[in-house]
Amino acid sequence: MLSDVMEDYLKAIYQLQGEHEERIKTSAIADALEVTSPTVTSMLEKLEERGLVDREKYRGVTLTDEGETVALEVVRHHRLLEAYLTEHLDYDWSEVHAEADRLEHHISEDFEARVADALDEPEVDPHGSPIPSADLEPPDRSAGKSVTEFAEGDVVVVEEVADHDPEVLSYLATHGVEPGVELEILEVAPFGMVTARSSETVDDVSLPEGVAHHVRVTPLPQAES
Amino acid sequence: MLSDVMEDYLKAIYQLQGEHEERIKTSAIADALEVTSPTVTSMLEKLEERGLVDREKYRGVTLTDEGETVALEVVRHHRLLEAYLTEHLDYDWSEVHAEADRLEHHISEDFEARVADALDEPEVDPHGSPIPSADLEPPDRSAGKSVTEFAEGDVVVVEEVADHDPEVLSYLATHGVEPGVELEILEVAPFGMVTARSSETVDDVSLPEGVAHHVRVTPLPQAES
DNA sequence: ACACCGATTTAGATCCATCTAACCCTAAAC
DNA sequence: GTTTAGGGTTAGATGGATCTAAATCGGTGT
Repeated sequence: MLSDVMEDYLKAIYQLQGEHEERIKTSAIADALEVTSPTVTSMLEKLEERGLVDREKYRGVTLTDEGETVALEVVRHHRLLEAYLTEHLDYDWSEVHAEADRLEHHISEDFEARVADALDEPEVDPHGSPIPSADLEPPDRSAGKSVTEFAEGDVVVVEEVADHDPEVLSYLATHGVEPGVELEILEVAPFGMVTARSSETVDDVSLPEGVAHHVRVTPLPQAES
Repeated sequence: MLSDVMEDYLKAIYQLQGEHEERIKTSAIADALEVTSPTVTSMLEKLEERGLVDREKYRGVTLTDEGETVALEVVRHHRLLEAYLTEHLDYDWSEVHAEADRLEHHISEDFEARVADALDEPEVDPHGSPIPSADLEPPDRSAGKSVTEFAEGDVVVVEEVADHDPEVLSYLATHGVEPGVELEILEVAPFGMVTARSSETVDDVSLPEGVAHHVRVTPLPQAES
């Protein structure tokens, strides 16, 4: 059996691998989990012993297939919970992350199955992030690009808002930046700030780079007249 | 902040106080939580330091008001979860206990409130046990008596089935012993076994003392013709 | 090539919850 | 009243997750 903490490390590594590919450094994990690097080093040793990560001293880790499966299970729990909380308990998308983070390690397989059933096997959570399927096959994580990669005049559809800060999410929601909406890019500043107009609201929104980076979009399938 | 484990100790003490009154002995807690007595002793010392229990060395503990409040909060979480799981996620009453035990320490106050709201502030859980109210005032725990205290010919209504074993609960359900049903007492054997006929089923049920003790009932309000 | 800086690992300590073994208290039996 | 059996507590160890301080690695720049 794995501890909650081990699951958190595996989840963190999985998510970092999704962002930057390849080997994940000790310090990146330490930042993500808010612990010190020696703590991470000793945890990585334990995970390595259990065959959940491949480690090269001083050069970072990658998940083994087994480690990835565990991470996917945790992510599935997390995102199913997020979906359930918004659908059935009237949570706002800005609030679900913290609650799901607390519960994800403590639900049974049975609970997972019942929640998935109640939601009719959803494919994405309220932030547009894909929910790993019950068989825990690694999902495609290449859907969408950061909105920062587009240019003035492009029209895009928001696929995913991969931020967890409730304040940021509330802000985005009130300015019409949510999965499914269309965004017309008005400006991409050299320092990464994106200004856009949402199909949902009248006002324009400006997203500082840190935020914009988490807004993943796809080009509008059909050009508009 | 209290650890999950501390909450478990307080809940266990609360429940033991409900059964046998007064001081709770180290060994009773050790049995309930499946740990050794030295472990309990050292935990009780910590709880005493925090003002959650009153301890008299070699003679057991009682909850302080503060400790009782914590216990009631945990019990409220537990029973609300049990009610929610049966009402909204199609769980059977025999299955909810284990799941609620895992989740009870990890839900937020917000989650608790939303669940209570979705259920319209229920007063009892699926086993008929009272759910402490949101203000955490100690509820009356004298409702009902053990079915073992009645005699042949008595007709009673099941108020609560305070057992947690899924096997026992399934057995009871298939034999018509659930909160709300009427039971006609057919025999109370000298060694405590109770035989009764449920208003729900044709067969008679026999309950060995250990089980019967957990079936709490009240005399039928109106005598039948 | 070499030195240096930043990141990583090693070393050693702490706190929590748990255990076993050994000792000791309380209450019941005589 | 003494004795004794059974349960409670003390002592000391373990394993998990964390920390700080100190040593060490590795890539960068000259």
